Amino acid sequence: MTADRPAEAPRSRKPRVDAARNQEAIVEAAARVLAEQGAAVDVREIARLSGVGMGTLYRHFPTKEDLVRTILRREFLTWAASAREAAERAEDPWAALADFFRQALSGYARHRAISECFALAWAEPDVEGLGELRAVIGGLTARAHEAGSLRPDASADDLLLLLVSLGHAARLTGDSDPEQVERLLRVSLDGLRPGHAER
Amino acid sequence: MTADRPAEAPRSRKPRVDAARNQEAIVEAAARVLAEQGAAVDVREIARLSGVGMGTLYRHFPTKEDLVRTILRREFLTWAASAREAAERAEDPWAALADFFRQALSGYARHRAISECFALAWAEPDVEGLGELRAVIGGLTARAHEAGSLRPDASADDLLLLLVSLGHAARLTGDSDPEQVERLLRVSLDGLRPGHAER
Amino acid sequence: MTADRPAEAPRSRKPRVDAARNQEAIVEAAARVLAEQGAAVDVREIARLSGVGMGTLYRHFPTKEDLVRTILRREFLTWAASAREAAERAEDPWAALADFFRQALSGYARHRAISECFALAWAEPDVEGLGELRAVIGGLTARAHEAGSLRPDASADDLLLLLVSLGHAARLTGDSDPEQVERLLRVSLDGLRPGHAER
Amino acid sequence: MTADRPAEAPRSRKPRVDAARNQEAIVEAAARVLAEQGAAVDVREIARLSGVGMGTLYRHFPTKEDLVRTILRREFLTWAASAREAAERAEDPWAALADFFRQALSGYARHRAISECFALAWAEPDVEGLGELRAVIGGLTARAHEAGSLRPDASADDLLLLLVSLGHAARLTGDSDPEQVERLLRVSLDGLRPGHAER
DNA sequence: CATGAATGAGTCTTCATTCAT
DNA sequence: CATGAATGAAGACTCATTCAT
Repeated sequence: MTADRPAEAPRSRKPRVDAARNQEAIVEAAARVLAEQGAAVDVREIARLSGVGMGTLYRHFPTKEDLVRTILRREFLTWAASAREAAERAEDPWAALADFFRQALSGYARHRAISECFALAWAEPDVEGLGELRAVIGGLTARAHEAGSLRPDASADDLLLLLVSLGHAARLTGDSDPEQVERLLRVSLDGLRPGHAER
Repeated sequence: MTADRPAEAPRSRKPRVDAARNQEAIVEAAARVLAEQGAAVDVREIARLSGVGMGTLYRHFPTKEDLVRTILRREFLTWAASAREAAERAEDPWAALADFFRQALSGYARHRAISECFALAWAEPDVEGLGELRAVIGGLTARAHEAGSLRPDASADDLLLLLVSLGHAARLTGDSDPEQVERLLRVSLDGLRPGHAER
Repeated sequence: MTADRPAEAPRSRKPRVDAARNQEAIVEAAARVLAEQGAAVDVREIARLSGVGMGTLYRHFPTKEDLVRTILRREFLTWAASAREAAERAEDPWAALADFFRQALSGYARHRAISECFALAWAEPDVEGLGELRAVIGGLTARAHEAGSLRPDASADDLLLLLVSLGHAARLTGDSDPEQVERLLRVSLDGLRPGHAER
Repeated sequence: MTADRPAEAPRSRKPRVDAARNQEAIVEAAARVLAEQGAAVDVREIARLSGVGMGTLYRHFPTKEDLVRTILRREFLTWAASAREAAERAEDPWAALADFFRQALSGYARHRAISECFALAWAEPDVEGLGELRAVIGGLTARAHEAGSLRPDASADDLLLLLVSLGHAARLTGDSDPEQVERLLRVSLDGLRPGHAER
């Protein structure tokens, strides 16, 4: 239908090895669409953008929900991993925390889906992937507490909620004013330092 | 909004009253439903709860979107007003700001619709009602800046975004842990104090 | 869409009183279609034949299954009633039984749906309507046994199964050879007389 | 199920054997599935149970209908043959007829497909296989008539219809009450004896 | 002017059949 | 010649909006 015979390398068309390629195309398209439009999109739109028929889509993901969950998990994991890596590059516990937030928020801004994922995750906290994020934040929090650079009354769960909270702001503002979210983050980070009245 | 037949004699008064009663019923029901279920509700549900027929509902609001916008605006205004009043009860500029946030967040938690309203409002900043909130926050910010109790690099827009941000957290956690949002708010407020590195 | 302004009498168009008319139209159309094509028909077909939109159909019957069950029950009851009446017109117990069968079979022939109904009913014996039929057959059987005109080893359940059995034949042959089913019925009725070896 | 590469020489024999093996597997699986679930099954199910791919299945049977018809014919023939054999074991014409029925019904009960086959066959009487059954029944009927053990007004076609009729009952009751169908059969056989009023 | 039944395009999902490897 | 992934036309059901009474 769109030719592209096995010429150079990647783009051939349908079968066998390319089932994988199709799946990837679906995932890619779905990720993009979900990021932009949220989970309410028409499945057809995803099929169209993937360049596959409905049947193919449903072969790979037996349900719209399956598709959405898969994408969300993937996006979530990628995002969480990149934030974790940012944290790992820093020596100082406090810098690690800050870099983690900065990286996470920059990813958050681009994903309507991640946001929705959290909205679900909060109601249903066993969503895959959330666990790891918690672990990462838990580690960062513990290190920062040990180093005395984080106010004692701030728990890992608080930081997770703060992340979601600022993430929402990041997504709302989008690319219009990246500085603004950065300012908000600085305020929060300053507020997380020890030495404030702890009531 | 519709008729307005202030004529001389026969059928002028009662219809008006009835129409007003109906409109009120619709608005009330819609507000409740939108708060609980968001803008995705079936219009029928609103009609049912209002006790009016679809036709009546559509006479008052020619479109679902009209209805939703109207409700959101109303809810928004009520909410903003209550936050403003909370602010006005305080003498101290900083206390006014804190009370404003506290009140606003407590309202936010209960309104799925307000959240969605902001999501729209951000893309389309001329939504009625947002202006007044901006004015209130602007006033609070100015006073606090004058009093020297707010860090100089925090603008009114920043505080608005912070509000939305924390509001999201408030709605996510719902009634499950009110303390957590309060902690987050304290962190932010501490971070908003002057004396932090301002880069 | 099909005109027919409120001229002579019945056919007006949609609302209020005519909700009933629509429901009737749906039921009528569905009965016809189910009789001819069985429960596998496209709902759209029924809507089309009824002259109503999908929404109307689904307003009256929230599910295809609801529609089918309703029709089946209605058809079943009508059919069973006409058979019962046929039985009641006869004085002699045996003649009553025979007339009952004759009438029932003639109805059976025209209803693919009744057949499917029985197929379901056998798996799920609490289907509404079956009960009454059982009662009728039970009564006929008892009277015939008392009168000594029915072989003692034939139970009411046996007669019910025989009815379904011959009914299937009646439907298969359709209008092509009504005599053949009549012959089969005579054979069975003869076989039901007392005086055969009862093992 | 695949492999089986017994020879050395060219590649002429093996493909044939493989193809035959595949066809057999398909037929076997299809027969089982059709018996259990009727003709509404998903073709994939059959392919899966056969252990062959869709392509292979469609190579052997270019259409689902082809497959179904083939299976039905095969099942039909097997079933008819076993009934015929049962008939042949009996000396007495009447006993032959009775045994034929008994055997046929026991097979019928297990085959949802046979029933559907008859439903088709009746509309389209040239279905292959039906002919032979007719012949068998014709023979049995003729012998029984000659022996004077069958009522004169019962034709071979009548017995065929009776068979289908009781078969339906047999399938409906399934294994739940084998005695009931046996009672029904006895009634019919008694009714088929000569000496009843023949109108 | 209120009512709520009617409309029908749009949504998710299935399945017989084809076709690239 | 086998494989099983791809296709896409239906099918059941929903819901914002209109309209006859």
